[in-house]
Amino acid sequence: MKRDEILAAAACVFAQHGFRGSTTRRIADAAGVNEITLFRQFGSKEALIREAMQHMTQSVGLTALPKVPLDPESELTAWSESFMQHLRLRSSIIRKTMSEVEERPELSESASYVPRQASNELCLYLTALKREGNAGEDFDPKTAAAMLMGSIFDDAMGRDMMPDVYPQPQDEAAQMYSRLLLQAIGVENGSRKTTPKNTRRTKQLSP
Amino acid sequence: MKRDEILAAAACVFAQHGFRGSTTRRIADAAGVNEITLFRQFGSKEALIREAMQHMTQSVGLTALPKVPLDPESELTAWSESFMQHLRLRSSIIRKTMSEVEERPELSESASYVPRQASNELCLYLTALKREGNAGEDFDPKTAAAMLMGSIFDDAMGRDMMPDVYPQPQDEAAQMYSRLLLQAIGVENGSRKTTPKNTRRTKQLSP
DNA sequence: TGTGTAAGTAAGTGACTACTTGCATCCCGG
DNA sequence: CCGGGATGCAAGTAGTCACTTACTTACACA
Repeated sequence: MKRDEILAAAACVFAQHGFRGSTTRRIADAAGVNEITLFRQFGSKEALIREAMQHMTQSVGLTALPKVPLDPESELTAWSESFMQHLRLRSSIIRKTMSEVEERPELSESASYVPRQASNELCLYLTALKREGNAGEDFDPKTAAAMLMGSIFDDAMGRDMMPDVYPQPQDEAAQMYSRLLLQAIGVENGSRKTTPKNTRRTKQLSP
Repeated sequence: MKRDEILAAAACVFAQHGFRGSTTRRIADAAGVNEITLFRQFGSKEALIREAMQHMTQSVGLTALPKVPLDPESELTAWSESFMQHLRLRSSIIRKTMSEVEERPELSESASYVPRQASNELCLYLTALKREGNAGEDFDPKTAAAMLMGSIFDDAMGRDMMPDVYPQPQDEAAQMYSRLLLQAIGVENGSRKTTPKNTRRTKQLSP
């Protein structure tokens, strides 16, 4: 059975041309399969594409972040780099999916699965950082997580089109974002569970 | 002449359905105009959509950032809010454009015009902040700018689909991102051109 | 009053779309 | 050797697509 080859081909064509541009002819050609086979196996183009998307997201494994932070800078940098690489490798299909979700809400679930998981993981880590006294106490983990993920996401989506507005060199960007975020939440460098001796922090809320 | 109404309708239809979904019939209906008129005025569907995109970006006016920073937090927050509102109002068309650029590179110029300008503006402001001694001296303005813009962009694009992974409430998000960024680059609160007495900063680069 | 320009109507072109039907072929387990 | 499920081939359906041709109407301005 050529199901998996067809699903892979469908995902590939979708990444290049979006839903409307993914003609059954194109998918069949890409899979090296007769067009009829698509309909016999999946019933309709819509069902095929939906299944291809689900099949995609299932096989994704994200780098884990430790439950208890030891070396925030290197841990966070490693995570950011792997997350960014994941996004860059799939930037085409992500762009297409984001643009199609409005017209085809059934894609929404598979589309939001990975970022949701990543956001959760990162939030937990930042919360642990706060709890263990490595970070300041006056920041919101969710906001900080959204900020780092947003930076990485934007870089992964936009650098191709406007390379000059993003930090150089590209392969240090994830590290730079991670460092800046740690600065923002008041994490000292190389701190490995030192007693909570935060540097003097400027108050975050005006009195 | 109904040129402008046609261009507006084309942009609207494009925002909803993308290039392939923007049939000449749909655009004509949306503009309250005969289909033939499109071809007589613009020659082809492609030319029409291209012109509609250019026409859109021309009329955009972004909030300016002061040449010399007086109240970083409120200035940056105001700018972030206006930038975010701009993106949110156009999120559909931005998503569609980002996904079409790969197949139709001619859209790239009008697509990148606004973010380029915003990035420039923000970079200049952050550099001024650094020069005037309001901020730390060991951060890269371009990275910091990319980070704030990325956070805002991601929020504007993704909150509809996953409201729970972004900071609440929505209308304070821009402020929260701005504050976090100022923290990251070592700006004191309410500082209005104090003499450069930076708080003790953790070193950003390992020796 | 005449002329030019923008717009509309009607009809149709060929190409492409998703999807179907009918029939032949292959290969694999019993 | 036989039967059945997966696959391929040929042909075709009804619909939509961008775009064209030929002719008509409305209106502004000289």
